[in-house]
Amino acid sequence: MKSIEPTIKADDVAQPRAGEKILRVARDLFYRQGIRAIGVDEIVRRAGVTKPSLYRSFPSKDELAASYLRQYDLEFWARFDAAAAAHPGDPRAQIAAFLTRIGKRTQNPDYRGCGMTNAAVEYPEHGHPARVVSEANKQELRRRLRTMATALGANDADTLGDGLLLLIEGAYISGQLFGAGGPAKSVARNADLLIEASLKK
Amino acid sequence: MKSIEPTIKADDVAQPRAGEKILRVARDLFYRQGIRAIGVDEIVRRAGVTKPSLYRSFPSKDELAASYLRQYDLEFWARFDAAAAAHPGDPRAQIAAFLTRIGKRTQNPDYRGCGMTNAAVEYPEHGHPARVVSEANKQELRRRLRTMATALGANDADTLGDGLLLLIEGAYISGQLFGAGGPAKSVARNADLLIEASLKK
DNA sequence: AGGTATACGTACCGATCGGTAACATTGTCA
DNA sequence: TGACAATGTTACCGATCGGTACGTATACCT
Repeated sequence: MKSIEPTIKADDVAQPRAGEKILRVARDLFYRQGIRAIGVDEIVRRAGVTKPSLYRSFPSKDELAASYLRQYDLEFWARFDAAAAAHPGDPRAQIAAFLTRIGKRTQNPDYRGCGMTNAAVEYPEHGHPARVVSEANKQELRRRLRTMATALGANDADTLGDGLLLLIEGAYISGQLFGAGGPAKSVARNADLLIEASLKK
Repeated sequence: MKSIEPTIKADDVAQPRAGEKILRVARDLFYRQGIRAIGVDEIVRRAGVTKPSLYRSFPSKDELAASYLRQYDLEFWARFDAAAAAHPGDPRAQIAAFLTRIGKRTQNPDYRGCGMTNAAVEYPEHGHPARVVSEANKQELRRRLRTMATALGANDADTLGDGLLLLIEGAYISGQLFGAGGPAKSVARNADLLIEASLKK
């Protein structure tokens, strides 16, 4: 029998599908300028497609924003897992690696913080598609940080995990508020101090 | 000669001026739902005035947002100074008082974070009237925290001051992200751990 | 009483918002 | 060749956006 092949052939290097182009542009604009600040007209214009194409690929702008965040979520955990994989079995080094990288990224002049965090600020109403993705991401981050704090042998693992989360969120925000030279560059150092204090007997 | 009296007599308890009503309503709506999410029509409707009244009192919506933040700034420093005044000469207790109060406020179910921080997220472009107010507030907060860290006798006062700022910003954000029971409730405890670690010889 | 300044309301502006209907065009595969 | 799926084209929708021209009411002072 004949195998059912995908519509796009592997050796086909032709232009990506409209939906992909849209998501790619939307991701860039949403992150840099905010979701509410960008209209669908600008997205389709910069993507070189037309508005009906957007609404064939995404049911609404809100769902497009949610798709952007779902992609952001994947990339976020890829970075997180990469930091962890660099120091297997050493949660303290894993955290240091992850936070050092965050601290470096915040020094980038056009750093705009965490797309998840920003989306939650833009959409405070519960149940909004974008916020749902954002909240799930943060809940999972909290869970993992608490798990790592437990593995560290902290006196109060939940408090330490939450403290690390506060430092991370603070770095996201102050990174975009202060720009280079801001408080976010000390996030890894402060996290290490906090860990140290949490291990005292 | 006759003294020039203000137009409003002191014993006049009549309805507040349109500008005041507008700012009062705008403050509430901007904080709870975000600045971009609220249109000027809704503001004037809820304030019981008309649109021209808004534009007689404020040159633009952006300037109205800046006015909202300037008022927010005053109230913020009032809270900050109150916490400091409660423990004169004891910066550690001052910080603990301020952060304990933040931690409590974040547990309020309709907590929406820091209006300054939220505005900066909504308006990433430099020079925007709202962002200008927000950035000035944060710069001053950073300065004061570093000063307090110095007074504490920290090994590295700038790092500790910045660490406290990260925890505070993290509390603002996670307070609105997680709601009650979130990481923000541990902000005072984590700050104290961080201070402890920064005083070690 | 009349002048004058202040405060406010009615009605409107062009632009943009998110979203859609109807139809033409393209490329791919059977 | 002929069917199909994907995309483009054009034009449009009602609602809302931030902002304004212009007339009216009120209150105080002379």
